[in-house]
Amino acid sequence: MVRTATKNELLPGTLDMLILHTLTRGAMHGYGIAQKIQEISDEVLQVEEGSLYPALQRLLVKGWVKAEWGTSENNRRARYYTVTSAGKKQLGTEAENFRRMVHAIARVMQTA
Amino acid sequence: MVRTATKNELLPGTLDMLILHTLTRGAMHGYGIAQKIQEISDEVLQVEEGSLYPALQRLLVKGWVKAEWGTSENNRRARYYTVTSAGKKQLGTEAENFRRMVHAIARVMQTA
DNA sequence: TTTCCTTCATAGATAGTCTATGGGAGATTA
DNA sequence: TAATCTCCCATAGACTATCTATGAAGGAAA
Repeated sequence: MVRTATKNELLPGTLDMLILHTLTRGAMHGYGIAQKIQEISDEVLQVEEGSLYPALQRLLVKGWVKAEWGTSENNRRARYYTVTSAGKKQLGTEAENFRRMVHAIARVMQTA
Repeated sequence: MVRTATKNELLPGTLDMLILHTLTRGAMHGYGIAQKIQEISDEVLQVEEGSLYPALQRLLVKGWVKAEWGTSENNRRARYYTVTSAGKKQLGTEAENFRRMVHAIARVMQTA
């Protein structure tokens, strides 16, 4: 298949952090997480399902979130995710590292 | 080969921008670019050679930089890179997009 | 004359995102 | 009541960018 230009809807490497942070508001299902991120970011960040579900799998495997099946507000079957305490710790580390990076990049970009 | 944890030395997707910006200071060789970025970022950003040279190849192919051989301050053969005007335009676009993204991520991360 | 540093470069592995696709099931509308 | 819509899950395959590892060549330094 031929691909044209890739229009990034996310900064690569930040999705796990965004998901973990979003889940600190409380348990949510995958679809809801994506919507929330999109909404709060004023539609700038778009979380595609093909990025979201693999990410949630990673987080499950690493023990940073846990999941259980339930029913959504719309009466549909949905899988609710929660951050574990290991996940909160991880979130702290990632957020801190992200700040460091952005700060460093800003230093490089603002020098004449 | 078994890999342990990957400690990111860069935010993925930002390397081209960093290189282009660094080159706006004037022509530099690859090794020098890496050193400069590392220095200005207070050693936070580390540009590995296996990331740097593929990146420079990309930029050459896209016409955002051009290169010519010369001799370094240390009397060694070196390839000097310069940003083209297309490269400057690209830099503007990428920098703007990066700001947008970081701003959006910040909004998500600071909400309680 | 051996070792170190500079400067180039490539190959292969890996991670993360995107496109594309599929399906089930409740809600809505015709 | 049939068709369609929307919600919600999920996977496969392609692609990009980075990292690890490695090599080579030549000048400098010990």
